[in-house]
Amino acid sequence: MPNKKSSARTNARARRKSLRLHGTIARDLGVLIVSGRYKPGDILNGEIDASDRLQVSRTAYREAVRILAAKGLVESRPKVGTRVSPQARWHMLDPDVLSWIFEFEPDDTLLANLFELRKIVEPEAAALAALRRTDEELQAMEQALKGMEQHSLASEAGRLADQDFHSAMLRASGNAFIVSLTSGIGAAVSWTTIFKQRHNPLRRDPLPDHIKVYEAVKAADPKAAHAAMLNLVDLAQLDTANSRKPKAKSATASISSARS
Amino acid sequence: MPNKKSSARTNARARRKSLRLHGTIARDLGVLIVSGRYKPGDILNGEIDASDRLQVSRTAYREAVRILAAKGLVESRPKVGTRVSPQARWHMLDPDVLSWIFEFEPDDTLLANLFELRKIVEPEAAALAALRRTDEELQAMEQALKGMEQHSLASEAGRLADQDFHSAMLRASGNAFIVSLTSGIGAAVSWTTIFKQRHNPLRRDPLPDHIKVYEAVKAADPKAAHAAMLNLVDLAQLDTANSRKPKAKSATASISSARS
DNA sequence: AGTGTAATATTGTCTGAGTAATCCCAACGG
DNA sequence: CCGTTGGGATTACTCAGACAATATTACACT
Repeated sequence: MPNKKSSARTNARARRKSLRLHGTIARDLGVLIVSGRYKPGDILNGEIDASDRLQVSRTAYREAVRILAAKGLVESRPKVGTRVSPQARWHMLDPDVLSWIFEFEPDDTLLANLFELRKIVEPEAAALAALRRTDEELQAMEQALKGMEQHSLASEAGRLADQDFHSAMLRASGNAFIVSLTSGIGAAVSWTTIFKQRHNPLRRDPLPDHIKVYEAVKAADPKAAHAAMLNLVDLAQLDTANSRKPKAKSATASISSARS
Repeated sequence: MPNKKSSARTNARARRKSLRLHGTIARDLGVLIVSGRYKPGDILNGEIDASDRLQVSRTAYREAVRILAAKGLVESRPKVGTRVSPQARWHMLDPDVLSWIFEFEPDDTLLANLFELRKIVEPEAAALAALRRTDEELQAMEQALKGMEQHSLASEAGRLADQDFHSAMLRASGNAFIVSLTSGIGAAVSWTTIFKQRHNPLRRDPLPDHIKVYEAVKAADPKAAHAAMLNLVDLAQLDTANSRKPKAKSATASISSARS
């Protein structure tokens, strides 16, 4: 009977905030893919099969697949099915994909790659922000700093404020493409902070680093902003690496890529 | 009768390679959004209304909207409708979004922003590639260079080879996140090349610049690779700017952002 | 005036049927 | 012997119509 099914499904769905059914399916499948449970080249079950197994309609399943396809994770064609795309086609910087990656267990190599990209982009963005920031954006950064001052990074509010700071800074760069990296970088900032707190609560106060960036941007000093931001990301990476040290393995792996 | 409708639709769809119906709808709507015909905050017509107007089923229209939502262009909620998201949430580096941007008329400012990001990322990627490239990746770059030698950039094959070169270089960086920028950068490379050719056919041979990058990567010289790639992108930007010069306006606009 | 509650509009989900695209292979012709 | 072309089967794709969930809005009640 649909009654029991319906209520059970509703409950299971409620754990995530306001994702619809197709959203949760997309997330579940997405996690299975980025975590390696489904490998590139694998073919997912047919629509009728899969939707039966998940106890949902084909409509919902198809919309989920459409989402995954839009993010480059899968590709579906008649007669052949829906196949997982090679990792090179994945939109790794898509906020959802990134959150799915962090949902399971972030690979050490992948984490290093992410910090590598942040160290490339964010300092340059800070330098641009120093040249182009408006008063409004400057205020937003200041506001975010106040939030970080009030709430610890262990709290949700604190992480939100941290994200806001980076978000405002990227926005101040005045480059639409850099701005579009905001949500991705924000997710990364948030998750890595959680990792840090998990094993190594609050060892170093990150506020001074952030203030230095803000001061440099306010002073319209691109070089100082670049240096301060690079330093900030560097320290964040160090903290993250330290909190994950227990499983220290061979150092050679840290440079090779994540490909199979 | 469905007969006439069906054939007409099939023909109209055939101009794009293998996009399904929902894909073409997503593209059409996407172009309308990124081109500014629909502005952030606007609410799209209801599903029944829109699907009626487009002569397609609600299913197809809904899947199209799901695609757009997955790319951050829209957000839909019951009782309120599907509303265009603020530009800051758009996934500007998504290959599809980027191609939709170029499909209409690329904004001068946006073009400048894109080259700005390329000048930040690609040189660093080249430096990383110089440190990490494998023989296989080196061969791929060489292969691409051969392709560029044989076919002019005015031809499809030439542009493909150009894309392959950048693609192989980014892949050689060994950073999964940088790799994921490949398709976006590839689209940008291709479109800007077309713009160049349109007004200013084949003024400068880009091959030597590419060879310099290749040589530096092959020699495992990160600094040289960085410099060579920066030079390459810089010259590409100059060429593009020159071919669009006729409408030269005030220089101050080149720094301000694209926001409304 | 504030608060809870019901009406309502819109997206969300389901079902079941039929269509169209693609791969595989076999038959054919070079 | 190899390449090409046609049929057949499988799968995603599209359609139509109904019902459910949800969030906004308005209204009644305290």
